[in-house]
Amino acid sequence: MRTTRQRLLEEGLALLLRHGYNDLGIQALLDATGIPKGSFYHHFRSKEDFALQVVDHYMAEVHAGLDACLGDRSRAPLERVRDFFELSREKYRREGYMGCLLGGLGQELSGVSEAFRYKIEWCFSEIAGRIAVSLEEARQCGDLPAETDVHHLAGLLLDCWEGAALRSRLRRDPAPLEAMLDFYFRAAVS
Amino acid sequence: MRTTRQRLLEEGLALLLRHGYNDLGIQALLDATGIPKGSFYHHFRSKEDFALQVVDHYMAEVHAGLDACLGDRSRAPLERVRDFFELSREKYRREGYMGCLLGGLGQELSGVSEAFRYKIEWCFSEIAGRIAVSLEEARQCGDLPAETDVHHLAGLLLDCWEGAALRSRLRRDPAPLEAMLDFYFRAAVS
DNA sequence: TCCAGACTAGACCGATTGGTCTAATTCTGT
DNA sequence: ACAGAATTAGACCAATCGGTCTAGTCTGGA
Repeated sequence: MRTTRQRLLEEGLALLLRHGYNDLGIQALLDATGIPKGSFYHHFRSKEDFALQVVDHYMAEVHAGLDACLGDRSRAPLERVRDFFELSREKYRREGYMGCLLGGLGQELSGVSEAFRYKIEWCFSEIAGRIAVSLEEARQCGDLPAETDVHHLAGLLLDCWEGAALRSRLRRDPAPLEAMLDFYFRAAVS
Repeated sequence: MRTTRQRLLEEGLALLLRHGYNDLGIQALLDATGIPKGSFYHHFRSKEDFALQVVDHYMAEVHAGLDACLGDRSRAPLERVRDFFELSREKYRREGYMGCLLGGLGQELSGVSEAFRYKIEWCFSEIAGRIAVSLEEARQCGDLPAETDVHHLAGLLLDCWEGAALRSRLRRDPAPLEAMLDFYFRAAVS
């Protein structure tokens, strides 16, 4: 059974992705779900608490994608990493090229909310950490130069990806994402 | 003489950079400047009109930076391009690593406002266009491979920069910006 | 059967929002 | 000096904001 809480998180994810935090009113979320206000404040302490939990919900999806792609032993380590971003690009497309929730909320809120700033930075470093594991595998295989700093390279990939995701959102177009991946993987191996 | 209009645009730039659009109330801007509401609505049709003009104000600064860096004939074309981004990094530092206004407003508003989406995409393409000119010079010099697509490469640089700027904002740290530039310029020439 | 706790339901609250309006004041050209 | 335009000044407005409160409903265990 899809609980009230889950429905709020799911619809909240979609609405936060499009509207951002401050442009999303509680009432709009309630109207979209048909859930009354009392239920919302039963399940969540505040709007901020809610949005932070939506980020957790989003991160669960990200980790599922990482599990699926990075765990595929039939493909070379670098291919697995690229697979994850191709998967993300497909997800963005399905959502109308709204980009990444972490990038959106990070940009909007990191200037005024330390809670969100730390949270989202932590999410990024967690994703980068998992990518670094695959990059290290690639290094061991000789697919990356032996002197490669894989954590550095993973952070770089994520940062550039977020920039390309913003451009993709502005243009409603996947081209910047694809271009960035081509450039990165050509450059990283040499 | 620094006019009321100019003071609103200048203070508005600083406040929008930190707070974003929706978290910035007109009243907060008026309190910060000591300017009454009547003056604001005399000079600007609406909050949206104001923010769009702040973007213009910001772009004037960007163009001034581009003029200063890209016009320096004493340096190689690729060095001039890098100079511009180093200059931007210094500006970000002075502002407390709040990143780029275009990235911030682009992320926050491109999901809900076509006006901002088109405006900011246009700003990006304009900056990329100017960078492409210097890249083309570099290509002519042989500093870039002859087959380089300079417009493609300029867009890529800007996109990755914006991503690094977000990370820099999250971490209050210039390292992601520097790392991205090192990676890019090493990769682009080969 | 009945009770306790989880949950739903929505009226209601003070504060704040973007925006309007009119009166007062300052500036500018003659 | 004076007229008229530009600008300042801030009270005021309806709408919306996030959040509270209480009453009612549902559900599982004793």
